Amino acid sequence: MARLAGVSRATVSYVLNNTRAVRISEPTRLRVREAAEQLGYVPHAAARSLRAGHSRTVVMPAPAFPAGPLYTRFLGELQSALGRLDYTVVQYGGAAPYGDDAARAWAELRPIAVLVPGPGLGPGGVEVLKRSGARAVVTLGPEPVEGAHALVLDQTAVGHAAARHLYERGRRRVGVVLPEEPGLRIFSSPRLRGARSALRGTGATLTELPLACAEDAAARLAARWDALALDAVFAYDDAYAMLLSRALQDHGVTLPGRTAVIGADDLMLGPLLRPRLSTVRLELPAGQDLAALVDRAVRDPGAAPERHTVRGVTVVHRESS
Amino acid sequence: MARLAGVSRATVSYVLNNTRAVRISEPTRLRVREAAEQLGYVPHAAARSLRAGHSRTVVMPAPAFPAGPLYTRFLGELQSALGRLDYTVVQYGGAAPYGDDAARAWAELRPIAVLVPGPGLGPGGVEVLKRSGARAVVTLGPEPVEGAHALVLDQTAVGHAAARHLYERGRRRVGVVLPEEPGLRIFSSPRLRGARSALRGTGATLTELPLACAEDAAARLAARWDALALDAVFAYDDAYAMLLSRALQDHGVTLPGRTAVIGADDLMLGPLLRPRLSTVRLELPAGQDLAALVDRAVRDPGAAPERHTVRGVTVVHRESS
DNA sequence: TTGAAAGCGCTACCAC
DNA sequence: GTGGTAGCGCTTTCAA
Repeated sequence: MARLAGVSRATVSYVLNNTRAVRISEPTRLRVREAAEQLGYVPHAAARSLRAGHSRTVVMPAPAFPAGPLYTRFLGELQSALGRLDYTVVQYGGAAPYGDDAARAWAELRPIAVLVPGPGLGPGGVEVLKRSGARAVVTLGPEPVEGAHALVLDQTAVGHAAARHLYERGRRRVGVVLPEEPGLRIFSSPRLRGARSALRGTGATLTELPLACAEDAAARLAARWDALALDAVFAYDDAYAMLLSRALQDHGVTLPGRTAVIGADDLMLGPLLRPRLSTVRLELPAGQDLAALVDRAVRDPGAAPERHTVRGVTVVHRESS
Repeated sequence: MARLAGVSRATVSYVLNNTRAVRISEPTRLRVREAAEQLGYVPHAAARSLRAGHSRTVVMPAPAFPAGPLYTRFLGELQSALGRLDYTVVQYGGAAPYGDDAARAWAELRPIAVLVPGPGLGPGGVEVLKRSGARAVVTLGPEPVEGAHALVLDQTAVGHAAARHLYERGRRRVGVVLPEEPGLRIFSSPRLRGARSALRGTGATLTELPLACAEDAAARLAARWDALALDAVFAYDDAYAMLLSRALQDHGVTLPGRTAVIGADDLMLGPLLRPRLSTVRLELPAGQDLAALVDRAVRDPGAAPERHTVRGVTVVHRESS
């Protein structure tokens, strides 16, 4: 490459990086650019970051479960915002199981920042990452982690708003769906806690309703509906709400007449159901905001971990409640 | 690290990589392991691949749009299969726009293989990647790309099966929904072509129905339904099918009595609709199979590009058709 | 059985 | 303005 342009490797580096401290003549620049084009030259990221002592790579684990469209959009925004701040965002996929092993795997890439949604990172993992040179570790989920910045998505607020809404609509016997999928526990149990706290001291009752994400499970639950005598149900999220609504309607339960239903996360399908599904939406921050947090943390790695709690919720009242 | 264990850096490398060509005494191994543990030592992937001249990183672009659960599961399978084959899978997210610029950005990571779903990679991009040392470039989508291996998902087969199914059920005036989202064109236009070819020469008519993914757009389309006088509609996919079904039912059109509806991609919501939604599912290969293709291509980079076409489809006949 | 040293591709410092 | 060169962390060959 340097040979083809008839200059030294250093000059090539100067030209391609537009190094301003050094002034290169226009003809030389041109020759270098042409040679690069012709050879299809692409710089070697590994060599560059080895030399620089750091990369501008932000690592996130690739989501393991199909995420909702809301979250997907948030992720997309976040990535392009980080891109605009000149970070390279990389989702680490593959066999790496969650836990401190995963942290070690991420650390091998020497990322400048690590962004972990959900659980799956303990204080040990944070320590490993920081020692490997990560200047910012940000968790994103229901629980903060020792030593890391956190965007805490307060799922109790979702449960609280849902239960409160049902109570205000005059309902007194409230069921709360608990998905049996173990991966959802981290979300469902704070939602349950929130619902419980909203009803505490009101005289209304709360009934836990474990439910697998399958039609027959929903049908079995619906079959017990008379015995349960619930006049309202918070269905964990809109998908479960749809599942359960369907089963209840097939079972002859009128919605919202006999039982009010409310979901969460404002999925696209809510307004398409009949009755249109009421839902609770947690106000995710804009991707830009989280990107800005990351950038701030990178610039000032010494600062105390920021902890932002998102507990703003919107109840979208449609017809089912 | 080497200092703490009182050995040379070479010895450390031997121990941590279990290099079999060299025999290290047990006490030394132990000392090294302990020091590594204590320091939280994590190898430096960039340095390693710089030295080795190649990495075992497989790069894919991060999906820009919310993907269906079917595809998400496929992706997850693929990633863990590649992980088991000892590749590191990395989804490249961020500002990198599609096109040859994206290929250059990926090439900076010097991946051993690149996997690109959808369009967004031209022959030029393939060339860049190969020159940068990628031993396998695999595209995954409706169209193969010059010079790259391809898993061709033949979307025409989906449209063909849907239209044929409707025809066999006695329908003669078939509408085909075309999403207005530009990102879906690569899927919708071959689906349309397939439907057209299934009806060619049968005397049945085909009507194109452009539709935005919004309730009011669907309502407007439903309002024209009498004039259109269609007795069947292939709704592009299950989500659009749900949207349109809802609008038609609100408009008093009985399903499937007056109009049969069929979707595609067998989304989870299909069986929850009333009538239960018929759908067409493209038989994606198992993630393992694609992982195996990648591995084969990496081991034998000289081989001619493989081109596998997936055109196996299943019509899931429920109640809406 | 262990250590010394070269060199992967790149950038930054210094000499010309 | 441009070129020489050291050195980032690692693996591997060769010598001790």
